[in-house]
Amino acid sequence: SANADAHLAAAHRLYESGAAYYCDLSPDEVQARAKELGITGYDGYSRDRGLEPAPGRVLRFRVPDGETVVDDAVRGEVRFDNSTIEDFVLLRGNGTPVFLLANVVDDAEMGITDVVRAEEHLPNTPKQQMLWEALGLSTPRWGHVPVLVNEQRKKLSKRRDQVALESYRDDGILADAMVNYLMTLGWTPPGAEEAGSEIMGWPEMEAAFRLEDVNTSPAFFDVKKLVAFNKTYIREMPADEYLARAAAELPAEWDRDRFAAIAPHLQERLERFSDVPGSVDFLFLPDGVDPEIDDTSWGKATSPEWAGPLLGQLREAYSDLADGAWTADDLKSTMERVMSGYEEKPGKELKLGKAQAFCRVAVTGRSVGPPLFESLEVLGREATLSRIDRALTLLDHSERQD
RNA sequence: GCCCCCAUCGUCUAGUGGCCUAGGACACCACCCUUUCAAGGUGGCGGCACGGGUUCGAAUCCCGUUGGGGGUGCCA
Repeated sequence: SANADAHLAAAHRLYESGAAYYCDLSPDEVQARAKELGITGYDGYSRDRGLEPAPGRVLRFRVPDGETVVDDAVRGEVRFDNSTIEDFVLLRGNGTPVFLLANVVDDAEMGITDVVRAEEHLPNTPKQQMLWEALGLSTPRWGHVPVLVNEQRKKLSKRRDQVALESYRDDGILADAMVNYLMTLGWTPPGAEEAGSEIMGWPEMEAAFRLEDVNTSPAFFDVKKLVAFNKTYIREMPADEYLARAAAELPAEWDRDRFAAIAPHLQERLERFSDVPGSVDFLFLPDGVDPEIDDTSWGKATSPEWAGPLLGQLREAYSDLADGAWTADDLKSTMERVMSGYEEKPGKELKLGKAQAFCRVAVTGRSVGPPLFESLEVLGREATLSRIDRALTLLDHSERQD
């Protein structure tokens, strides 16, 4: 590495001081001895042989007797019996330093005072601490935080799991929401319980955070909860900021003004920005192209006897509407007027929620989506009527087959 | 094999000996509200891994068991 000279110099100092010694055993020979002795690892064979540096010989650290106590900010004192730590290699047979040594030397040189990392590094910490001490340096403050695990309770891995922050951003997860969620793993924002919410801004969290308060057990990364946080953050975005971010998800050919008209109605129900196109696609179909109709939604919406007649009547009423009256308010009151002639069941009043179902499916193809009358206003009269006509034709067909 | 870490609702957690009949968040369920969905409101379901101690008293302290994870290279 770039700092190889410093690494070598440190190794040399360790050798000169007697904290390290050379050994001429090959890996195979080490293993053979271990097998013979019924132990694992290196047995300290060359400790007192006084070997000089030479090609092919490795420099090993002379692990002292006693125990090494790692004072960890998260876990307290963790004790390691030095007899369980073998005399590990510092310099390879080809003279190059191993990572462990390079790491310590680089950290010391950079003036690192706090080493905060995942708990998987805890078992290597006594070796590093011994190195810091043998080099005459005061050890940094350690803090080993728990790892994140998947549903199998295994450490998150790049191969198996979605761990790249960028991929969540690309999915439409807001950075603030991600940060907020991540902070709740292993730590609870103060006041969260009283507030009944774990949603908290970075400045407050940063001010309240203490490494000592982080808990010690691994946490499952729950995308559902992340999305719930994201939803809250989206809802609380300033309108213009939200619009710009949402519009960025749209295909280039979709009309931005048209989207701007419906976007506010989407804001409070959006889970992640990648869902934007799929929620409003029915507004951007080329002329003459009808939305694909979801079978389940269709089945539900057309099952009441009155569904067809009501939609037929609504179609006539909408076609009679004055041009200036093609607004959500007028579209709604027109629907209310038409539906007043129907009953859900004999003796049971028909409510708007039920009455609008077939129209929604006819126009959007689905049973869920942005508010209906606002959608119709944006869609316009021509497309609305033609989609209703198509639905009525479809219904007619299926009834004749029955 | 050896070493280290961990163990409270499905998940993330609060809890550091009495305030715990174990609190909150997310999810889930029900009801209310309602222009579907969402939001909001109300309520519900659901947990201290097990066994021994210590103590007047244990989720909390100690020991053990079990379970899970990680480390263990002349890799970085």
